[in-house]
Amino acid sequence: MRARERLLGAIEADLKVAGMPPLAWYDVLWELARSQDGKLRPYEIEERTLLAQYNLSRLLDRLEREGLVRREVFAEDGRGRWVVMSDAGRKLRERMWIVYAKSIETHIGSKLAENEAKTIAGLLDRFL
Amino acid sequence: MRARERLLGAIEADLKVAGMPPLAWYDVLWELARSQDGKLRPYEIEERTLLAQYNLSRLLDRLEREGLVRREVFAEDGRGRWVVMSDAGRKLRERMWIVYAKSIETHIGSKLAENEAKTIAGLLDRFL
DNA sequence: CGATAATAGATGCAAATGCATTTAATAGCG
DNA sequence: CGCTATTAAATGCATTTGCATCTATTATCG
Repeated sequence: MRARERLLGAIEADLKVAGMPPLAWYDVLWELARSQDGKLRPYEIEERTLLAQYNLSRLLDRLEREGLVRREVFAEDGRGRWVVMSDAGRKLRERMWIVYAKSIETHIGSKLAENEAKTIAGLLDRFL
Repeated sequence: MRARERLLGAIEADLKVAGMPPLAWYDVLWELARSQDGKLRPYEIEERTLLAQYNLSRLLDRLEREGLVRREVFAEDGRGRWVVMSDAGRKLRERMWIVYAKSIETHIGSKLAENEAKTIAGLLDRFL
């Protein structure tokens, strides 16, 4: 818990210094970027990011307001929506990644050997 | 990050079901309980819990409002305060611990062997 | 088919958080 | 000593979160 606190704090701070939005934005943009067509249903993003439904709904409001995604109708089910990534969204994710990757390397990569990282990942995987 | 998300969510949920306040309350009460005289300066709690200064200040407002702690003058430095644990605070921490301990065992203890837990702790310690 | 239940997502309101700044007091230095 | 810088803690205001509920739509089952 403490390690996560420290790491997340350090990484968010790096993003902020670089004038970037919070990590949660990245998480959503990343899930969209690596999805088939750059679009997902809100509940899919929810599952993948572990964001609460109401928090995601409002996060999407913010992303939409910034022109990073847009919500489109999902024809097969009138209750659903598509969340579609825009070009601006793709661009921002790439710019964020440059900062984020460096931050990961600084705060994590440089402190763990490959096999140690694998050990942690293997053990923590039991909780997922 | 995900493991922490899941675990914390599960533990907070257990506390809530048992009618207990959030884990942050426990953290503060625990630091007080294990301190010398059941009292600490706000900045000491801040260091130990990693809570932000302004968040702690307001958390203490809530704890004080519930009669779990009280703020007293710190004679040696007029800027400082003592945060003193009350009997109700001690009692609550104990009751929380019953739920919390069970929750830890259920969600963590039962999934890791002693040596595995030590391995994780040893590796994550690099980030502190 | 029609009524009831379930699901996807949005939203009003209260509480918590983040940020910048304030207040009050002590420390440090010429 | 007096002035400026620093520190401890609190606070006003904007943003975000949590909770409960709502709306709209689809699924289920007699």
